[in-house]
Amino acid sequence: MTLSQLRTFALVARLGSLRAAAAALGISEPAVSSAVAALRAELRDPLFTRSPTGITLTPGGRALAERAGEMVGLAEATRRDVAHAGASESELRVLATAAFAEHAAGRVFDLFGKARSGAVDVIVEAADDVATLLRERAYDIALGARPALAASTGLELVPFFKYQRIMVASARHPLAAVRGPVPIGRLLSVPWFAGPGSFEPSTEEGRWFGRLPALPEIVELTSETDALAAVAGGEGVMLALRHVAGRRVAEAGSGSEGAGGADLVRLPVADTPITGMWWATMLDGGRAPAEARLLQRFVTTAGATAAMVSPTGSRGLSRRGNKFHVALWS
Amino acid sequence: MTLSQLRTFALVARLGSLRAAAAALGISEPAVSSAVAALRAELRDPLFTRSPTGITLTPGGRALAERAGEMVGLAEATRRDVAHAGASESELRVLATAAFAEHAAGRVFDLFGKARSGAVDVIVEAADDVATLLRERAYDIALGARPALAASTGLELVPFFKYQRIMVASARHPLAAVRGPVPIGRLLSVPWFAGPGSFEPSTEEGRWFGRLPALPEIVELTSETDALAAVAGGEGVMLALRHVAGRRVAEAGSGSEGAGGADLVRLPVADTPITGMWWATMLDGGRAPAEARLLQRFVTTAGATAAMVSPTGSRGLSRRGNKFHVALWS
DNA sequence: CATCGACATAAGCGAAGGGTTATCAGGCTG
DNA sequence: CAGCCTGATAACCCTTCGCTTATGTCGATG
Repeated sequence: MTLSQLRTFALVARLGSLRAAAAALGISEPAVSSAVAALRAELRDPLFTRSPTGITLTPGGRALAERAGEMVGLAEATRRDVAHAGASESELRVLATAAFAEHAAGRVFDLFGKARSGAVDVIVEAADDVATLLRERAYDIALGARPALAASTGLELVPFFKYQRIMVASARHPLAAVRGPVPIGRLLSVPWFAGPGSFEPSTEEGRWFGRLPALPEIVELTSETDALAAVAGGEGVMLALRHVAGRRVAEAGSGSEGAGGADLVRLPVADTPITGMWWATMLDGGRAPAEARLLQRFVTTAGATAAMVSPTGSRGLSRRGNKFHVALWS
Repeated sequence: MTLSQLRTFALVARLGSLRAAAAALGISEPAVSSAVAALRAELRDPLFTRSPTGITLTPGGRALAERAGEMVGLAEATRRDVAHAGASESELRVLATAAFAEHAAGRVFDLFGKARSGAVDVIVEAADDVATLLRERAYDIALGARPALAASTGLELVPFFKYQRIMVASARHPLAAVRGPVPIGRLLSVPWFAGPGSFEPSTEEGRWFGRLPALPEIVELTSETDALAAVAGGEGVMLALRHVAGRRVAEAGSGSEGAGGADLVRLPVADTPITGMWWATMLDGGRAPAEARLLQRFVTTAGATAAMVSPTGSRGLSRRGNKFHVALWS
């Protein structure tokens, strides 16, 4: 039982195919097959059987697949631990949902870096299957939407920020003139602007979206800021964060359109505002690194909350492709 | 970084010596040295340095030592998981302090086996350094004295039984005739009988013992039952479990000696009865096997408590050397 | 029936892993 | 200073790992 064999098997189990695993690893298919054969012989378990639809794991194979990823992750965490032991700075790998990364990450991590004595490197990435990534220690902590309850055994979840989303449109948009609640039918007939990953079913707005009677046309831009700008140009509607859009928004149908320089209006839509929560999630029971625990405590402080709602821009957050890299200093 | 290398390094770190580790593994010393050298090269860390008194770990070495045992244990737990996956019975490795093993284990596990649908194999052993053994998954659950608080991160502790210890002597013993509290000086001048490991500092009675002004002569027999028999023979005193000795005990100095067939008396000693607690300890956060969690819940039930105080003898508990092997069926 | 897609097996090869014995290098200790 | 204990190195061996290419087997599909 080698770490390399376990890594290979974990990939096979995840992809459900030897060929696919071989392709992903950039090696030939017999290499994968022989790694699996070695595990089979050592554990005296076929691990999986060929079936019409790919492969199906035996009970033993399922047990091994669960553990394999964990062991490989532990090995890599150990490498990092040894490398950083004794050094004052450490690296913290943070997983964040898109909205948190865009609107809060910069200021929060800037403040976190100032509060810490040692330097902290924070890498923010977007990804799915948060629970698995945490369990396999690919990341130390996740900030944003709550992972599915079923997947959260072994994880510690702490809520740290309550947000609301409201439907907004340009003050000049036809829908802004509607008196009273906006009919869902009319709302669904105009394009909806959004940032990346806005309607993930793990979020409250995602579940709200799933309950709609029909799907509108979604225009997904690269950020919610861009989406809000497009909406301000009169091109459609958007489900915006209330504390972000708030300063530019007047209530529609209240006779105060255009007052105070507001260029956006809130559309009164049924079941809005949508209230959601951001959670800090990490391994439980002393398995999370100390820095992750510090960050988890930090985001629940009043100072961090104030930073998240503050209107001033991000600092120290540079965006590269689909990743945000935050270099913090103290 | 191989599991074998990690196993070797963990042993070196624990024993503080390459030679000792080599002897323990039954291999030559250069074999150990080269395993360590491989880790050194791969992790780019000296891991330890030679010092006048054996070796001293570097920060990186300390980090590795912590993880190494965990990884090896996880690997072996995985082997067991795969072997038992799909089978209805599973094996549960239980660590127990001597007093629990002698007075409660048999009946508790007997009852636990009956309550379970599948068969359960339980192996009870005595050992020290409970926290490490649990963390490295050498055992699934520990029943008895509470591990030191400092060592309990990552562990889940649940109290399940409150016991008391009282000082007893034969009704014919000279100390039984003393009126009022027994002077500590006189108590210390007679032999104290005890079972194995009776004064472990992790137990409440151990701490009480540590606070005594001087040490009495301790006669450690192979079981508390034997010790109690010796005391009944008039040979000395003993700190006995109240619910075990209770039926044979009259209160000394109360004028009721010999009443009701009691052949033992309780000596009124300062700070007695000593009240202690048995704890069920296991890995926290979903890392403990399901069977361990079931047992942890089971021991806190009223039925389990009733079995522990019941006067009827053990069942299904066969003692072999220093180990108890309990084969349970349903 | 022929073919194709996907896993298994065989043969072979270089590189580590894991072990040995023999020898060297330092720091205590008598 | 001589010995001694302990770890590091060297030289060597054999096994296993991890990879390749070539070929076999089996079921689904046209």
